[in-house]
Amino acid sequence: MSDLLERLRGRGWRLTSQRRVVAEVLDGDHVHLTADEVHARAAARLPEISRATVYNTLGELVALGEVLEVATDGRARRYDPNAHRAHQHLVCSGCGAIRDVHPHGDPLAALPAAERLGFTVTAAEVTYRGLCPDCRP
Amino acid sequence: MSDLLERLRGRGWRLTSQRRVVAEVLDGDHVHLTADEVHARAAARLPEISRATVYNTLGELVALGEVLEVATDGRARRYDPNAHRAHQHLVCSGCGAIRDVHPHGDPLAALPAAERLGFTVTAAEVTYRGLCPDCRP
DNA sequence: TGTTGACTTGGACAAAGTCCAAGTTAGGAT
DNA sequence: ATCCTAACTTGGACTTTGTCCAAGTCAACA
Repeated sequence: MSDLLERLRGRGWRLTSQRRVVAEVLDGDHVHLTADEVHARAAARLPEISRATVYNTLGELVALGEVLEVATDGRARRYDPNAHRAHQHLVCSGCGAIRDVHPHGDPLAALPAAERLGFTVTAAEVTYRGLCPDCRP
Repeated sequence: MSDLLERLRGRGWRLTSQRRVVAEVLDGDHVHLTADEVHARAAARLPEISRATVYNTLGELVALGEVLEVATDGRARRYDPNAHRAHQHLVCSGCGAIRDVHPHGDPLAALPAAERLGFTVTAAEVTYRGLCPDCRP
């Protein structure tokens, strides 16, 4: 994630302690935190960080293409730092756990031209749903 | 949609004017209204209907499997009455328009067992994104 | 080590959804 | 027909999630 910070500095970002902490919190695999969760974890390291700054920073990271916004449930948006490797999400209907998965083939290919209704289609997001081993009856 | 009301009555639903109006508002193809939109349209016919009742009724319809909840953006949930024919969604990144589409093949088939991480996977929701003819530059 | 524009802050506000006590009513029982 | 009652609806308070802004702070360049 430190290479991320360098990349952003190269793009003219001012490297503040707040942004550094937010980037650090988002490091790792299978990370899909809500903005409030990011704020809580960031505040553990930098107590005076404000919610507004977390929202601002997440929005900027998304706009720069460094973080993905995922809407797996109609509730809070979640932020996924794994923006540079194509993947989809597998969500447990019991506990809400979210894992990154890699289906084979390009999901876009399944949509025939006749079904595209004149749209220029550029992306496909897939959410697989089921029960994780811990939630299975 | 009147057959829906009959089906629900058979399941022990009390058929109130509020529920009737909500079901009527949700009739049609490519309908993906938010709860507030449903409330506004229902209130046009039945002015005293409350937001709480709309939320209750939508929740019940979803629990009964008669309506789908879709989360295509991180904002309000949308309600899709087309629950009995498998389909996916195509969303315009410009204006937010949502259309029902029918990719070929079963999206579930693209996820190999090794990628299922021990989950029992039962569904796949696909959101295609792009620009509709009106929003294309 | 000063300066300055970019960044951060806290709080007010807005949007989306939940919950509850009190009032109303659909539909079976009489 | 009309009564009864559990089921349903209501309005409002409350929570969660997200946005906006004026005032204060600070990173990075000179």
